[in-house]
Amino acid sequence: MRSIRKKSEKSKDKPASKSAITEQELMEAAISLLDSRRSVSSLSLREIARAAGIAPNSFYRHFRDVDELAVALIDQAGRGLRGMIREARQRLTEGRSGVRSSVEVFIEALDDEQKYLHILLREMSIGSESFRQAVDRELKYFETELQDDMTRIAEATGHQLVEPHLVAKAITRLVFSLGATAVDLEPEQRKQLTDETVIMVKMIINGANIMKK
Amino acid sequence: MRSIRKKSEKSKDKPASKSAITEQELMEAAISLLDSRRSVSSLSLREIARAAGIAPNSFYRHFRDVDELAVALIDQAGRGLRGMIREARQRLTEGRSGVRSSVEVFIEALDDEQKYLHILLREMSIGSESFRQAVDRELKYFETELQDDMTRIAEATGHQLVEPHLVAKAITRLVFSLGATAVDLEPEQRKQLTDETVIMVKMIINGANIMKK
DNA sequence: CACTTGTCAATACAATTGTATATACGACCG
DNA sequence: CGGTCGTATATACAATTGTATTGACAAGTG
Repeated sequence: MRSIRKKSEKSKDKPASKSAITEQELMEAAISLLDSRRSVSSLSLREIARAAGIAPNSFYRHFRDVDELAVALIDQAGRGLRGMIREARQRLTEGRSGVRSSVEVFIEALDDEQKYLHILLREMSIGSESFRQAVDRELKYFETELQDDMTRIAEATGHQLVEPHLVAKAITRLVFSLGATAVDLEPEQRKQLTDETVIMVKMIINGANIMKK
Repeated sequence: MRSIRKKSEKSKDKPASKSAITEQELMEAAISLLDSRRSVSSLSLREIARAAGIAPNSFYRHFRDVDELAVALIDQAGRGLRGMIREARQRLTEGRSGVRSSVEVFIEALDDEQKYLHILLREMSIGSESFRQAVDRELKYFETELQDDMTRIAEATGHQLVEPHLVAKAITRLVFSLGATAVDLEPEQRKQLTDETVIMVKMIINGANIMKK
């Protein structure tokens, strides 16, 4: 009982019988149903099962309900998006501002086929308690990574960061909020919003630095 | 045809027949169904009609569909919330920081019975195109009022504001985002988040001021 | 007065939902 | 081999949904 989502109970990780749909495939089926107006929580169990090509009831073999699937999706999206940004930061071109590059990567993630950012943005303020907890958890991860990054840079350049966790929090919130707005903008307006965002982020950083005393 | 939501077509504003449910009453019925987990867009037409005590079909006499009701609600919520904040700003106690007072009023609006802030926060990233447009419109109003306010203060104190519209935008986004998080926090954590928010807002303001050159 | 118009209710229907129950098939263990 | 277990399907049901149709009643207009 309740062996759901444990990957496999005691056999050697290859117990699959019959055609064996994976949780990952179910999640991808759900993603395929998302467009800019639909959120994961608005999907019905039957819709997802249909998209995955399984009988409605088979869904229960993998997730207790759609909410559980959604939380798994949020986790995956958060992980994926952080990966994208981490990767982008590593190949920072010397000339460019780190702030600008990061913001651009973030906004460009809106067009990514895997819809990581979409998922996070759409579920931010919706649905069951566990939803927002899941999203908040992801935001925390973002904040932490951003803080670490900034601390590292500050050490390298000899600066001293003030209240780094608040700086990270403010930037994270700001960028996510503006990302949500950028979703349904024309490319040209998106570019402008990106420019504005860069300035706003710099305001935060600069402001923090003069508040040290 | 399509005379929906025009209050009354040509009669002298008192044409009501039978018991005559108003749009406002319908909207209030919808609000009464909202709790911290349900958003307007998740309500069904029948639910709302039931809460309002009318037959399902009578709904159509007032709104084309639930979405239209939701947009009307968003507008009302935006107007109401701005009113609350405007009013609070006018009775600013001398001793206190304007930033702190404003943030506190905002957070306290979470507990207001009329649920203005709840409505805006929940519908921010949900639903039909027209939804997000409606919310974005309200955010714009907030930004504008905030900018005017800051400009006024700046003139009074002889300061010079840099990129005031970006400052207002950043603050608005930040505060709304953190408000959404504060919704389901304990009072004590809420207080801490309020303190943090005040600092972050000051970061933005201070940062803007040193970027003038 | 008759007539139109705005507002509502009643009934009805097809669609879709989540899930209960029962059953079939393959893999694995003894 | 036979039994159990994990996975899938099929059928079924009650609930709920949005809305089409029809008609009742009141107010306002001629």
